[in-house]
Amino acid sequence: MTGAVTEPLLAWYDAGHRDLPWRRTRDPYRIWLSEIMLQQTRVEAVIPYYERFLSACPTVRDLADAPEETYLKLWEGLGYYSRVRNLHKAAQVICDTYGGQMPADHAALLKLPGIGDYTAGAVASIAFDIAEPAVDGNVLRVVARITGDERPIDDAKVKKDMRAQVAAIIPHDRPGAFNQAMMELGAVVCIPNGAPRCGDCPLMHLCRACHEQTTDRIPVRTPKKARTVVHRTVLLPRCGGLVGIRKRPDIGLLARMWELPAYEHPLEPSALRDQLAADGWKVERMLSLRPAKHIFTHIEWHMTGYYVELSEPVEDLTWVTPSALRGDYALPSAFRAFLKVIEEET
DNA sequence: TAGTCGTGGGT
DNA sequence: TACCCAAGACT
Repeated sequence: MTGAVTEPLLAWYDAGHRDLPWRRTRDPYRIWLSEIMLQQTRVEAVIPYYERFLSACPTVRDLADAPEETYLKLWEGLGYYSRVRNLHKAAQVICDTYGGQMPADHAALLKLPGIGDYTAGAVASIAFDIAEPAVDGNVLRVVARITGDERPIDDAKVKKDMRAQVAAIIPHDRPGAFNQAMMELGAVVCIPNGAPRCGDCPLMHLCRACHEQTTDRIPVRTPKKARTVVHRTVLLPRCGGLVGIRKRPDIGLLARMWELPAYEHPLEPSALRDQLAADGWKVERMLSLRPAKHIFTHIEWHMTGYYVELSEPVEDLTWVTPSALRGDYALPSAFRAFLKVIEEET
């Protein structure tokens, strides 16, 4: 990377960029929250969550004091739920250790749960004008293309090297604007999958991939492993107008989220009846629901659903009204297809 | 270091 | 349909 990128990049950014909610504040808490939400998540998906979260928890202390069910519900549907659990832990550390103020220090930020290399640099530079790089997927793509680097950008050594290249040229008078400009360029001009808009790029004149017409194969990524398919039998238990749900385990996939009860294997209706009877369920009637699929990063759930009407509730489930389920229980999107049945009732 | 951890929109 | 992958962190 050459320092020649800085001036045209900042001029381009200053001439116009997206008006995003977290760009209208200097509150370190708000900037931090936005960065956590934006991890592996699109801007359009984040905006409504960001606004709602801040309405409920306007300060670090509000977040530190919030109960788990509150912040999980605020994150419902956004995914990667460990982010909000770490956010909450970090808020408590900030209140206990830093008097409720985010530390204006890169190393201190890096120690907080959920804050890694990228987020520490982003918060330090954007909220506190500290000259640290914030190297996300956008920046890796921009650097790889400008320098014509064909090494895989998901390799830790390559990331470290590119971070060092950015660190060497980051302007100490405007580090936050520089980092955001790099990401903005990656998001709206130097885009992945298809055609980058090189004609609109302020760095075209010094971009090696553009010059050599290799933007279609840079950046390089290592191939990903195929997903594991899990066939699940998901139940929609009903009893006297209530729905039976349960809490997932403390660790692993969708940890501590609510879910519809399920078996981790496929079951035909007759086998399911036997299984439910063995589990002590008094089944009044049973209806097959349309199969549904949910794709996670490394797992696919292929789900067969059953509506199960019980004559008396089973004790190991939590029985709630449909409206309480909607309003008070954090249920992942994976179950949405089966919940539509309840919505259609009312 | 490679696997784990969600979701949705685009192609 | 299948695949890509987005302002990553943690183990």
